[in-house]
Amino acid sequence: MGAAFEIAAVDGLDALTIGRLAVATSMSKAGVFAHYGSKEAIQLAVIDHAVDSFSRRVVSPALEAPPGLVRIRDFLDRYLRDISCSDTPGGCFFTTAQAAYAGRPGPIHDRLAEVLRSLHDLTANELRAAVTAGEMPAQTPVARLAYEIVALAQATSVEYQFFADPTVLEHCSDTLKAQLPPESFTG
Amino acid sequence: MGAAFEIAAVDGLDALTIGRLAVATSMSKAGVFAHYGSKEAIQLAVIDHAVDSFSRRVVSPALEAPPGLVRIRDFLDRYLRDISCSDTPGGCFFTTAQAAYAGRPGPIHDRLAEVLRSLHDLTANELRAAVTAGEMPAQTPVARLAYEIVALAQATSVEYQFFADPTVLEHCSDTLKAQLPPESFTG
DNA sequence: TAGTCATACGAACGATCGTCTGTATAGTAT
DNA sequence: ATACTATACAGACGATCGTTCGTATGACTA
Repeated sequence: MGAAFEIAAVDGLDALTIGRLAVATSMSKAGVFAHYGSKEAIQLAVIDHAVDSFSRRVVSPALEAPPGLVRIRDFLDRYLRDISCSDTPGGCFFTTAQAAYAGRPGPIHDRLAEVLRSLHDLTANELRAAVTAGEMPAQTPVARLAYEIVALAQATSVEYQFFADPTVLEHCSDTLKAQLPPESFTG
Repeated sequence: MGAAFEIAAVDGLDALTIGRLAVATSMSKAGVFAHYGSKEAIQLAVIDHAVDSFSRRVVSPALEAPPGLVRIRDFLDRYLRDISCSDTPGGCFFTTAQAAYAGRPGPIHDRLAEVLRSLHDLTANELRAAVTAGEMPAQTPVARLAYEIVALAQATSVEYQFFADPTVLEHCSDTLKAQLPPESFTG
């Protein structure tokens, strides 16, 4: 499964071929196919694997921080560290997949939509908690700010993978500092 | 050529197959192939077509506005209108292609890098003009702000195509208003 | 020991991929 | 009228695609 994820992360979900996966796992095509029943099932399984991995590496650790600004800061720190980590090839898996399946309806699009929606919700909820806790002004446009933060983080993943330039990580981090109350954001 | 661009814009540069293109143009595979000599040449030609089209629809009109804030405002207005236009299927072509070729070196990556770099430069140069003209504070972090604006615009293209939700266009527009001096940005 | 079941295999299927060869047609220049 | 060039064609090539079929192996159960 890890092999399938690596192929999909680097070359895209479409490049995840049963033949390639068979070679990568030293199995026969028929053997790989029998495990899942269809190519689409493999792709969906890869998405689930990506969700588990992302939860374990980024979300769950951040949920140990107290709600509100501290948690969202911790979450973004981990996200930026994760997409630039050498053993996370291809950057943010969901961002790449989202772009690839933006105009293609179907089960894969639907599953990705769930994941990405929950990512937005997570961010918005934490911002809301920050507002209720008085960490941010009451008139904070939570939905818009959550959108802005997620958009910037996702774009940074693509930009960093494409240009291999760590400057974009600093730009992203600096911008987040400017958008969130700076005194509580460590970058 | 327009047919090739439409296929690539909706389903991605990889889905642009000589066979599909032959069917779309009612030509033979060999006839299509003879025009370009290789599949990669077709893909590169599609990128050039996209550059021309984008220049004609977005960049050139914006360049008629006076330099600085007015021009960058006009440019972003046109960009957002363009990616949400019904006869621009697939959203921003370069953003989709960038995500697809983020981890794949080669001529296509190089060509895309040129285009995207010039997009960043265009934005940064206009911000610099705004600063020199006194429209923005002298200590404006031009490079970072340019990065933020382009990242937000690109992410909005993907997000809008994926969720088909016009709310993201408003979020993007509102955020841009907040980032650029509001009194001179009409959204 | 015999039977059942999941697992993985080799081999092949029709389809499509990018590419190449050879040919027919149409237009232009001599 | 003849020669040349550009264009498009049909057809085939080896490779790979997703999928299916039949089979062999091993572990567990009766």
